[in-house]
Amino acid sequence: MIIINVDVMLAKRKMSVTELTRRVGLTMANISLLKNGKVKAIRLATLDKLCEVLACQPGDILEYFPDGAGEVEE
Amino acid sequence: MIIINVDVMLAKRKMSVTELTRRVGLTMANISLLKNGKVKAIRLATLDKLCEVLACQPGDILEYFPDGAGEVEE
DNA sequence: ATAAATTTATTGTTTTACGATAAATTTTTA
DNA sequence: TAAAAATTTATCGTAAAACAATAAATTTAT
Repeated sequence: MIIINVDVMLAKRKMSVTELTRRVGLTMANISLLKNGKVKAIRLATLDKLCEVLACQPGDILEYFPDGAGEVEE
Repeated sequence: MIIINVDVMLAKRKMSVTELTRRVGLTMANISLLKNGKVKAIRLATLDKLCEVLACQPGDILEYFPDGAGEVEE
């Protein structure tokens, strides 16, 4: 499972969704979908912008959790 | 600029493109395009599979280089 | 309460992944 | 070095999904 940590990076940078939107250049609606992990793919051009504006690496934005991680045995 | 390090991870794991293809489930052609950084976007489902099979994180596969990094002044 | 910020929803367009396939090229091996 | 195997590149078609534009709903701040 891949999760998106744009929200975490925004918090670390004390940056608002509005400012991220302005600087990345997508619409607010789409930045919001991205931030909340509601996308199924991402363009490298967009990831590039996010890394630039948030001054971070793709690994700060995308995280992999192996299947079953954090689950309870049954 | 975002670069793709699937080739690096394959080398680290001593894994062939053929085996990666077999285990990830895409066609060889598409794995090759991915491996050689010739895609403009990636589905999270695909990134997930890659991380699973290569036992790594997105950050091992995707890397951001700020514009102008490594260039000579002029 | 109300204004601002954010999220969610809808529709349409464009981009692009991906499959299937085949040909070209490179690498390995006998 | 010739054949075989692996990898890359190319083409075409289809399906998926980003993204824009917009508006409405919801949440948060003032």
